[in-house]
Amino acid sequence: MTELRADARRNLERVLDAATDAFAASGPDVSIDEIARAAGVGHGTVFRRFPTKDDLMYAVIERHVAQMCDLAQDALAADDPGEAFFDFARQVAELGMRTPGLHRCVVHCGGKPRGAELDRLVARIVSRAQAAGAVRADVEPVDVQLLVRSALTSAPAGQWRRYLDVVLDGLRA
Amino acid sequence: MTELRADARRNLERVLDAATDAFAASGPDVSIDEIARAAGVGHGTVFRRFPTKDDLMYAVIERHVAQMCDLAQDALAADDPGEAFFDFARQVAELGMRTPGLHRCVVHCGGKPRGAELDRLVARIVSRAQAAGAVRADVEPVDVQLLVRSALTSAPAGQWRRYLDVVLDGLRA
DNA sequence: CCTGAAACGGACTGCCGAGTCCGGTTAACA
DNA sequence: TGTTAACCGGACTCGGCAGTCCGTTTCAGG
Repeated sequence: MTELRADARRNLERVLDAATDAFAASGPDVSIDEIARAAGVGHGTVFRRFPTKDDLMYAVIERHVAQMCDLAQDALAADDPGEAFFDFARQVAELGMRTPGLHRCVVHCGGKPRGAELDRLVARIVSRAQAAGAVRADVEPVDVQLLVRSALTSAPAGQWRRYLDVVLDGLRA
Repeated sequence: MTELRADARRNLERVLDAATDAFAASGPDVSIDEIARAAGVGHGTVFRRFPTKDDLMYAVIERHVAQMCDLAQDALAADDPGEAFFDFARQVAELGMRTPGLHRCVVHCGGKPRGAELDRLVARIVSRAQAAGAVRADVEPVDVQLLVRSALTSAPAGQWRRYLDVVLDGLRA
């Protein structure tokens, strides 16, 4: 069952890649047909792997969150807690700006996959930075992602770095 | 032409009110049927006044922007420029939090009505506050609405005031 | 090769929402 | 109160999308 036929595995890969691009570019409203076309398969093939459009979206988000978890792990392994925090924030921002539609996808399927794991990691990064006196004490971990993300989604094209600076300044101790 | 029959004017009013509530609550995805039902009219009546769903959305936004323009006028008439700016920001925030779906509507119909007028007013409020040394000099007027709005749309239920505080702190000189 | 199980893809269904149309209704005014 | 033009609302069309089904193709093992 875990053993997928070679062509099946290949198509699954293509579908996930195409879906990631599509959702990242246009949010939750892209049609399955569009994704299937981009992947070079029939849309029946998509539905065999992911019985529901939401299932597909969920899988895409899971991948994305996994990337952020990796970044978080790196941040926890870094020496300077303050620097690690602000670097992490900027990296998440970069990642987010390359995938403007995914935020709405996350909102769409309320309980985001692996969200708890990511939250735990971010909590540790924030706590560490606060303990080191680099971040104001009245900010809670979950706020950071949201504040950063929100600054980015609102910024006019090409100016998000300035927005991010403002928000990060607001977070400094 | 400006003279509408009494029942027509009454229904137009109802439609606009219902549409405002609906768009504010659920964003651009509410159906015309839903709005018409809430207004107590047939959806044919809605389409007679607003040939397109976007036309209706546009009208709703125009109303909303007009309210914000009024707030902006008040802020310009106030004595302390810094205080006026931060009060204005909080008032806009309050207004925005009562209409969580309207932001997406504005995004949906790109060129927002009366946007230029509002922008001009906000620009004067910000400049005045900057001249008074209450707001950092490297922030541009348009940033303020977006930053404030974005902090609000991302906040977990009931916590948006804390978010707003963080952002406003980031704007202080 | 040969064979069968697994996978493919496109035709098909059902649903829902935007926009149209017209027969019936009602406000306005003499 | 009678006439008429404006207005009403719901039945209708049309298009698009999620999800299903099945005849056909392709992989993999003997």
